[in-house]
Formats: sequence, structure tokens, C-alpha cells
Amino acid sequence: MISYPLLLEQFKKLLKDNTLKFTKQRELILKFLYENGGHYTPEEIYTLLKQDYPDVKVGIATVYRTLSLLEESGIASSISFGVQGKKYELGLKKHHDHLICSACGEIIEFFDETIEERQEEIAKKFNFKMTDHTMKIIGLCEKCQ
Amino acid sequence: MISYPLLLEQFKKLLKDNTLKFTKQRELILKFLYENGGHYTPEEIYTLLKQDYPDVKVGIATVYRTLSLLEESGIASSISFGVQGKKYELGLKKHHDHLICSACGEIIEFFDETIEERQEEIAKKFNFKMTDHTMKIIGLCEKCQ
DNA sequence: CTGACTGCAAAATCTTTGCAAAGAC
DNA sequence: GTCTTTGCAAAGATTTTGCAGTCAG
Repeated sequence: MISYPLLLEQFKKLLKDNTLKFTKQRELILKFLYENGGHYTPEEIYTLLKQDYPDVKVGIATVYRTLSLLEESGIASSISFGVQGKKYELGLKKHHDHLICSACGEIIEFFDETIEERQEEIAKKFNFKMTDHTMKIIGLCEKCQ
Repeated sequence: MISYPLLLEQFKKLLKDNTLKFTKQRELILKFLYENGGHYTPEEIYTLLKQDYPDVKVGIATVYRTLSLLEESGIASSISFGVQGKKYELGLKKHHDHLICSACGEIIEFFDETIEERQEEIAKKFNFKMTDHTMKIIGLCEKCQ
């Protein structure tokens, strides 16, 4: 796992390369995702940031804008919950898929080589140029059953 | 594939069993999904219905309510496009997953036994009681590459 | 008849945008 | 200084809800 200072450098470079500016808000959001390491909605990030850093002004719009930026740059990725919005996580980790508990919302990550391989084959079979893929297993986690 | 009259009977029975009423609007939406057999957003269904049956009054709210009903009853299923909403299709067919072209929006269905099996195993491994699962392969279709 | 259903418009969500002020470089 | 970014509030987009009239059983 990459260290935070390194990640920060990477982010700063990315900003510089695109003539974007490094701001306190952008750093806070990146840091939040790094330190908390889970899946969060924009709203959650906004609320928790305000709570943790009452002295720094962050608007919800900035959270959205920054998350989009992080996602476009490949630093973060999102997982969609339909009408209920999206949750974001840092995309530093190896690719993985998700098990989602429909009762408590818990998200468990997993990776399965067989599935990955089959996906490649399926894309090839349909002459699809695969750019991304997601897999969600919805159900009840151990606790909620 | 089930015939339409049979599907309609099934739907009517479902309504009766739940003390719900069989209405022209509900029938039209079911029929639309049956005859068009693809994936549609509520908005699309609403617009096309008004176009095809100018004499029948259907409100967008009814489309949403009916689609939810069909989904809850297992007659239809939806596939989520994040912020861009959901698309619905009849769920009569055998379970399948989707290849989605990010350029033209085309949706191709596929089924892969290996992936299905692995999903079961993964759920079991995490003590998850799987109720549903979705897999989307995003990419560029043959035409759009 | 009775209770469910409908369309309408208003409300609710979630997300994006316009703009003037603030901040990075 | 210049040009990007920000927060705010307003606007958008999509979906849901309240309600009085309508309709199925």
C-alpha cells in the first residue's frame, strides 16, 4: 500500500500536469479517503469532514467536484447504489469487486481470478473493448441474516 | 419464452393475491416491456406509451409506481446507471448479465455458467446469503471502437 | 359502495452550475 | 496579477408523495 506522503505527491503532480491547483479542500478529501479507507457517499464525506475539521470551510459542491476529479484521474473509484447515489473509495488497491449487505449496507471486498478471466473472455467474444467492469453480489451479511 | 396472454394472467393473479387492482395503465406498461423486450428508462417508457396510445392517460408517477411494483414482484428487473437512473426490462428470461457500451449505450446480454458458480462460492465463503447479483462489463462495442 | 389507483403538481433527493469573493502560483 | 477554486444558493434531473377525483371489483 502506498504511503500517504507519496500519494499526496502523486496527486500534486497530477494537479500540476493539468494546470489545476492544490488546495486545502482537495487535500482534505484525499486524506479523508486515505485515512478512513472505506466507501463513502459525498454527503458522508462532507459531514465527517466538517466534523473533523470545523475550522476548514468545505462546501458540498466542492466534495462532489473533487470526487469527480479523483475518479477521472483514476485515484478514486465509485460504486453506484442506483437512486441512492454513489459511494467512493480510493482506487489504489488492486481491482476488486463487492459484496453488499442490503440490510446494513456493509461492503465487503473480494477478488476472484476466475471471474476476472471469464470477463475478459466474454468481452472478447462479443468484440467488446472492455474499459471497466463491476460486479456486485447483493445479500445479507452474516450479522443480518 | 412465456406468451403474452400467459404473462398477463400471471400478472393479474399477482395483483389479485395482493388485493391490488388491474388497470389499463398497469397492463400497458407490462405489455410495453413484453413487446419491446429491451431495456428502458421510466422516462422512455412514459414517452413511448403516450406516443403509442395517445388516448390512454398515463402519468409519469404511475410509470414509476408500476415499475417498482413489477420489480418487487420479480416480473421486471432494473439495471442501474448511477446518476443517469435505471433501465428496466422484463425479468422473464433466464438470469443474465450485461455488457454496456459507454459510447452508444447499447446493452448486450450474456450468461456465463462459470461466473455464476464462482459467485455462489464467494458468497458462501463470506457467509453471505446472496439474494441478487449484478455484473456489468463497461466498454466500447464493436461499432463504437 | 369501498378502497385502491390515477394524474397532477408539489416535494424530496441527489448532483451540478453560476457567480462573486478568495486563494494558489 | 492572473486564472483557478471555493462556498453559497439557485437550478437541474430524477423519483416520490399528497390529494382529490376516478375506477375496479
